[in-house]
Amino acid sequence: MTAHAHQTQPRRSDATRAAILRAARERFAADGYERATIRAIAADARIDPSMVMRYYGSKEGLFAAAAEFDLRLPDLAAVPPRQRGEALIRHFLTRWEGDETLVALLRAASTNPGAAERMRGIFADQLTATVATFGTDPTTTARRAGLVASQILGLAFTRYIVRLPPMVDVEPEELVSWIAPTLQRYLTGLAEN
Amino acid sequence: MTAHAHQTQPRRSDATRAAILRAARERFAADGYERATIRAIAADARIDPSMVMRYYGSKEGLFAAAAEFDLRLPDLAAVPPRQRGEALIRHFLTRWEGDETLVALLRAASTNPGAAERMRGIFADQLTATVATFGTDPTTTARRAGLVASQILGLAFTRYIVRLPPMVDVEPEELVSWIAPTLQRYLTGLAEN
DNA sequence: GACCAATGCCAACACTCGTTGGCAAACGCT
DNA sequence: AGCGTTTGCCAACGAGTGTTGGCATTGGTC
Repeated sequence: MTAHAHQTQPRRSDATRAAILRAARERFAADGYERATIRAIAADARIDPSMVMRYYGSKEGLFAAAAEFDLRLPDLAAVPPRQRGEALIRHFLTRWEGDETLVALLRAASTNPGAAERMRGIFADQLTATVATFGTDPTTTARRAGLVASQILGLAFTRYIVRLPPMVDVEPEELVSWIAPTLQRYLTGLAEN
Repeated sequence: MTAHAHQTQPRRSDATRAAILRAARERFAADGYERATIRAIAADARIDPSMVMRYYGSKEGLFAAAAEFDLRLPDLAAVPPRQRGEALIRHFLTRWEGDETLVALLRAASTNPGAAERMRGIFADQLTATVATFGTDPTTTARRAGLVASQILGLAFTRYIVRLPPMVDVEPEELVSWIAPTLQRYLTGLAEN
């Protein structure tokens, strides 16, 4: 095996690829997996639908590329233990408002098995790994991560997907003050109650 | 206007209608709104797709009929104030496990505007009405109901839709012990924190 | 300037979808 | 028994889908 550079050289079509990806994220976030058509995405990106196929292989391939996502969880072990809940909800709120990829993934996860699988990966692996660094009883780590995910995803679902009026109108700072204690208890509270 | 009986007399096709509705709920719950095809629903009910149209008018009409749902919230004002969170989560868990209508509604709400609207109605109206009977500051009622909805729907989303392993495996009783305090605080906790 | 790969568009295929209209059989009523 | 209504199925339409192959054009390389 020869030594070869892993960084692919820039292609002339990179701008097109990026435009497709941007349009795809928008459409998937707004309409979900099945209602977001390749034709509509291509129209948004001002190119031909066949280009999407050439560059991403299939609709599933396009979604896989568009739903690439990293939670970028901060190193919570470095945060004072009693402030970890607040740090978590703050991080998620900013992450969510600034990147529609998560909304796309969340919408699609309801109906698309691949999207659900990816969602499981993100929230089980990344979140569990973080919780595991806290030194609580290892047998409860997965459960704690799951509970945190349930509140985080429930917040996102009601605020960005279903758009429940009280959850849409409430100020982020007030959300933090309500939800931080919940996450804090899920992270560090006693297991039996 | 003559006096007429409002109770429609039983029709010969009632069995067929019920079979369609049952199959529809199953399909909508398993596949979501757009992947659940009328043809598949009709096949499950062992009738012709055109019958679905005759009895329910359209796919949207069928979904509206299949997603008819009442939370049947108990009279929480009669429950001791400190046990209302536990009573709530218990009620929702049993309601959810026993009726796939809610799962159908939840799945469809991600991509279908009508389903989202109905979800808003159910969780805003019914839940808010219940919270309003508790005598807390009326200006916080909607927010409290929204927060409760966020945790309840987050639980359902992770357990029944995305199927996060830790949330699927955990025993209902342990879910109650973890989530009851959360709902309790959302219902009766101080507003500013 | 000649070659060749990369980029883009057009037209079409094969399929599935919701939906419709017509026709046959079964039923209920007098 | 005879009639009208109800129930059910069949065949088809029109629209929209993901996907494919071919062809013109552009760009870089020797």
